[in-house]
Amino acid sequence: MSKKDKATIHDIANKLGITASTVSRALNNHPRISARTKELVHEAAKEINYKPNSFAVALRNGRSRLIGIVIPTVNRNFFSSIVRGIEEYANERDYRVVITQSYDNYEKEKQTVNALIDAQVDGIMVSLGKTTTGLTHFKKAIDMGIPLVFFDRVAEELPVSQVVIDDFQASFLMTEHMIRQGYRRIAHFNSPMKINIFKERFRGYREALETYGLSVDPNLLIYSNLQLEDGRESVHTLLNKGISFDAIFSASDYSIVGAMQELKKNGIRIPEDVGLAGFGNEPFTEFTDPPLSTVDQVSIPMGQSVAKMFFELLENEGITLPIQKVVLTPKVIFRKSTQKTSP
Amino acid sequence: MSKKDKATIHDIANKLGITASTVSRALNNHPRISARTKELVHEAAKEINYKPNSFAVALRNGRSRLIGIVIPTVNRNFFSSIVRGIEEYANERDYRVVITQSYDNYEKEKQTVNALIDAQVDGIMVSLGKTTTGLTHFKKAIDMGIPLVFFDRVAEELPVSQVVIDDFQASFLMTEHMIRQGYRRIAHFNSPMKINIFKERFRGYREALETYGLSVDPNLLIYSNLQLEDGRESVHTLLNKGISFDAIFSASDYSIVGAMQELKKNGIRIPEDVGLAGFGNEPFTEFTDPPLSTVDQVSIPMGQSVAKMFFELLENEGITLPIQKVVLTPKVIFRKSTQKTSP
DNA sequence: CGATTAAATGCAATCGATTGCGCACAATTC
DNA sequence: GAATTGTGCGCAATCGATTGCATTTAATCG
Repeated sequence: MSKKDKATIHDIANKLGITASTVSRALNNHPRISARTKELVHEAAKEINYKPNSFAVALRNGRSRLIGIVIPTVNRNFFSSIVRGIEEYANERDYRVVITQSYDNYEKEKQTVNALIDAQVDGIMVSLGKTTTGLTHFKKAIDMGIPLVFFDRVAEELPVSQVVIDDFQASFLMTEHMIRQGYRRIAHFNSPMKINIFKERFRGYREALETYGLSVDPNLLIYSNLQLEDGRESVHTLLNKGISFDAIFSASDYSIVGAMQELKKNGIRIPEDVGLAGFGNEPFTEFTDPPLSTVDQVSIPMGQSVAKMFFELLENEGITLPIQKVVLTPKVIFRKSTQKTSP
Repeated sequence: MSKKDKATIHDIANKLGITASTVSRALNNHPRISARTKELVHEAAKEINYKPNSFAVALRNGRSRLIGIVIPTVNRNFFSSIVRGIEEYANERDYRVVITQSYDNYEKEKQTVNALIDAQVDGIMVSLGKTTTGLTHFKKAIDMGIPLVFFDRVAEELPVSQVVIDDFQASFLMTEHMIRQGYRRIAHFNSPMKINIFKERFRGYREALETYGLSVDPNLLIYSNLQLEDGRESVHTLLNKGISFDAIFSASDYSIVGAMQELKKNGIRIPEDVGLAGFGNEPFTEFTDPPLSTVDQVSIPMGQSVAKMFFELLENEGITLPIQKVVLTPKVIFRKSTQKTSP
């Protein structure tokens, strides 16, 4: 059984003394083919281990049964969970999934979207990169009629359905929790990027403060790329400038871990001297000492929701469905890093 | 520009008043086509934004320019780094990469390999799942002449080239380091699975002990699935049974973090009372308190090496190349968790 | 200058599956 | 029993690109 002698419908046809047309129709359960013939064809197909040539099918039908996913990186619990959910949903429907990573790089994202279009995927599901500014690569897909869905990091400007979590609410609740724990000067780490998630997280922080009669102190707002190293530096800056603070709420788990390291290095106790909270519920937030309060982005439900929305689009191609926006409720997780008052 | 009106070589042909054959040959730089015609064709192609239909090409040529990767999960720094390396290498050569995950599940691995074969990938690169026992799915690929390469978690029995790290050496050096730090009763967490990496890691541990006149105490060997929870339980078991130990070397970073949590809960100090070392250099090993000693599996060089080996196979299809085995040297990283003697 | 050879391109089949149209033959109707 | 309707299947074109085998035209030779 070498690569060459893959079984085709012609082999089945020869074996049974009928035509390839009939075999094709039998396999596709065409009503005009007799039950007897269908039976014979299916038997023969099993026997010689027939598998349709996906390229021939794709070429003929103009549909590839391939869907593309574009995410910043797979190496993030949140994204890999979502991908898993989508894959399961897709595989059940006999679609294959191509995962591509933008690495939060605008150029790479453009390339990768174009590559997917060239590869003639039947649809694309996207979570935007942090540095994405233009959207022409997505407009192109829309113009070509390729079904498109955004999740988590979305472009509000485009007429595209999306699934997000309520970042505002999560952020509000976490900030409120810290205030109730007695923290008063809560610093906030965020990204300078104008993506929805970061804007919303900031908004939640601000509204919580205002609700409790506190105000946003610009000195306590630090913008960075939110990586581990950035967290360290941000704390360093705060300490250096002598800006007093008794808590930090970061829009990312990574930078809050960096912050934790830097604080410990300076002999500052957590949560007694400074409370810490992150965002994302990365697995390692449970491993730190003390464990970190954070926000779980409900990746599993999000994966299911995105997949469902996407396949609705796919199955109703041509028909213009109304733009949907699904907002999921995240889970705010309070751990020891924000327990100023002992329970 | 809808999905339908994608440019084809016929469009170019019409535009120039020549045949599709000529266009095809011009694009493929056939020697019998005049320089002038080639130029015209390339211009026209650019102008109408021609992109070859990959399905038509694949159907005609019998080669898909698709390669499959099978790994346990993308959500592991090690694997995602390797994938990234492979992708870069492949994309430069105009190949696309399909990532599939076995989730360490034998059944899923078989399915996924068969799906790749059915999808007519031009080759497959594999890191085995933990629970993989049979190898028929790979034999099938070999029989069909599909280029195959293993990395990290490999099947020694198959006549297939592979890239691994020297797990034995890394394990030996880490154990030796712990002994030199003064630890004497070093427990070892490992997997009951018979994959190369686990066998080698145990061998390194054992030989190091023996080299230093110590012997392996069966009470100190604990087998599990090596997840976080397993690490907790394993420590619990040791403490419960009253087995004395002053260090743990685990074949996985995850279980050693679990161990750390359980030890701390019992007021046991690290590294003073018990030294800890893991394996894998997951990013979070740097975040724990104290940071964990571990082994870096040099994922970047491994990705490059695998890709290189693989494309050699691919480019010499038909020709039987000798089976290669590349062994890379891992980096042993000593952090605070094993620093019994203060520096 | 007619004949030979080389250069440039066209024709038509092919890869494997799908599908509109048409042709037999059987079943049904009046 | 002739006419109508159905049933089951085959013919041939098609999707887009490639390629062996002509064929045409230009260049070279004796």
